[in-house]
Amino acid sequence: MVAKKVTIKVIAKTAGVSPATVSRVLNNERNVRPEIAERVRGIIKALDYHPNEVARGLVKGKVNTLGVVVPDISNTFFSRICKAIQNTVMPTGAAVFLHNTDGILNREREIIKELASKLINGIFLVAPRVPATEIRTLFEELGVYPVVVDARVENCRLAAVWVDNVTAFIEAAEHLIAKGHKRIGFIAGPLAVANSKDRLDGYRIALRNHGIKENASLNYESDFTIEGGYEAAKNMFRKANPPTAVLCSNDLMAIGVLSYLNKQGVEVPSEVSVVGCDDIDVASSLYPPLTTVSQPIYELGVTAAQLMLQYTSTKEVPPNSILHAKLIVRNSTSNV
Amino acid sequence: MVAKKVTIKVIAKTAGVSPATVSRVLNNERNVRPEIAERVRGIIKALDYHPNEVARGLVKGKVNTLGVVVPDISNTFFSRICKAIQNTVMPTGAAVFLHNTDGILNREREIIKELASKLINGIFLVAPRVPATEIRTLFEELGVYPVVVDARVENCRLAAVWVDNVTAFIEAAEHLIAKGHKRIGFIAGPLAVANSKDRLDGYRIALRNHGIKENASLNYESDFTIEGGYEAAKNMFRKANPPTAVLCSNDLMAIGVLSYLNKQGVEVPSEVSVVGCDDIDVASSLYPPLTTVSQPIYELGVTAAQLMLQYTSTKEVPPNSILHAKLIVRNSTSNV
DNA sequence: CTGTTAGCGCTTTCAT
DNA sequence: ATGAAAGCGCTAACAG
Repeated sequence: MVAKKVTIKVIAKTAGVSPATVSRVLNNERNVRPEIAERVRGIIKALDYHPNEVARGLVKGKVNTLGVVVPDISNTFFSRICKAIQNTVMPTGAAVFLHNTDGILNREREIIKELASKLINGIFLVAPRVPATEIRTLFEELGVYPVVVDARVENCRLAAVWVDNVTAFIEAAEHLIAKGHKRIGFIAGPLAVANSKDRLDGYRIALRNHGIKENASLNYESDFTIEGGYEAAKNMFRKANPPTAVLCSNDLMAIGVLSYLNKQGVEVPSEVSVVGCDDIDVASSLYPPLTTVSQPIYELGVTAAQLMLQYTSTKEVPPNSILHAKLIVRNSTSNV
Repeated sequence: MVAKKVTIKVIAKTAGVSPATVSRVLNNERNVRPEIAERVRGIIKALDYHPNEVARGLVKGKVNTLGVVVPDISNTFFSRICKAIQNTVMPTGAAVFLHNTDGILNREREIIKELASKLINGIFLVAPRVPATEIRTLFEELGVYPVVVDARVENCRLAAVWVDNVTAFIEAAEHLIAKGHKRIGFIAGPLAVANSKDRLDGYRIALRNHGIKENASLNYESDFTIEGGYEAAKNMFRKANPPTAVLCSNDLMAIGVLSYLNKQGVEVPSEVSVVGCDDIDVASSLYPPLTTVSQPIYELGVTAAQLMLQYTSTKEVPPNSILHAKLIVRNSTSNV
């Protein structure tokens, strides 16, 4: 297919120097006579030579590549984090492997090992299911740098960036309470995920602080999908004494709730208030525009990328970063 | 960091055989005595040995890796294609590089070359801006297999899968015409993209077939975003003689239109009908649920992956595949 | 400053 | 069926 592979040797020969010298100009080492460097560079360009990254990786024992492991790339939330990571990392010339785990614990482990065998530098673990302590030992063996994204890490020396979801959900619940709501439903994500747990905790703390008794029939554990939210709403509103407001652990589930209520002819927000979380792109364009806990999604990705860059260059675990979410009030909430 | 790197040599030594033999069992060659193979496999497992894929890649001149190049990974449409590709390709053990181009022509070219230097096998070009003929010559030089996804390729021997958008949009426009609409607005995506052009063509053909004169003030070129759709709607409905129906080149723009109309207090569908395209996850949960041209997104990705697998194994350009879109009628359209 | 010499970890002839 | 040896394309000492 290719006419003749142009390698470092070819460049060396046509330039009348040794491969080592070519390698030196390739890597911008200073001890090369400028005129020679110039000549070599010219030939490189003329022959459209691109160094074989794999050979380079073999001798260095590392390839300038990062891995991103996400539960579900087709979820906007994760794909936006990916994009942020990519954009931030691109200037360094690092390529990025992407892997889906579908939230399956073992898949996550396998993928990590597989990536390690490719001599990559670091791995971003977005909303990982593998526990922090295991991540730590696993990556020590592998010689790869891990950065945990969007998952709280405590009592474990690990590079990580996450959002303070507890505080965010206290705020969200209080917004509803301030509007006079007392029967506030909560639709949680999978409680095995720390974020889901934290959001639920925030909601509970707010209730407690305002002397509202928690009602078990108003809590549902769902799965972060539109359908899941729809089903949860169906269950919640079929019962006697339905809530006057619903707080959802993400926007997708809130969309499911909105969809169910629209179908039932229940008006939002006059009859029921709805709050989501994430502030995905469509949130402000829904009917009604959704009040939601805006997650700093892009910032999450950018920060993660910066942590990684710092981590791989200093070889020291960088300090963790805790970002803040912010309630964005739109028209899906009103007084009781 | 690592205790001691376990390489093929270590395995060979502890098994009392040569590296060549270990390599043979690794690659499932038959001429190895079964008992030896067993023993080697045992040691591999015991020492948790994972072959160095980079070294392997260097000698083979190829790494079992594919690249996916998309305009914008944070767009659900593309991220779902990615997921489909990934899932289909995963069983073969191929890893996947992901790259964003932001729809920039030159970025696309650079990325392709960069990926090639990593000795990858093939590249999926999703909705590429680089013209087909250039793709062909570029990849021939590079020795990498290209598969074009979601872009019509004609008059050029290139592996590709795309959707028949012309027919789909004829159907969509006729749906509106059948409901008595005569003033039908059209919000196009960037017309440099073949898909956008095709959708516009479908709309035009339908109008012509039904004797409706095209009205330039009813056509807008936008950018496939919610905001773009919103702005287009604003322009369209500010003028005298606004349309009674709007056909959009994707769902995101349709959401923008819906959002604008809601804000203006214009009822959908009783006052204005709206049609989108893609059938993204939220489409059925909007208010009102969106009538849309459902693109076989997942199938697009799966087919692309299959083409790639076929391409790389046979080394022959596989036949192109043209998928069909289907109009899904929901509640955003009604009679005039 | 520059060239020579060894490998990086693996696969692949070529012998045996 | 198995081992020895060469080499993929590059970088990294080590000389000079």
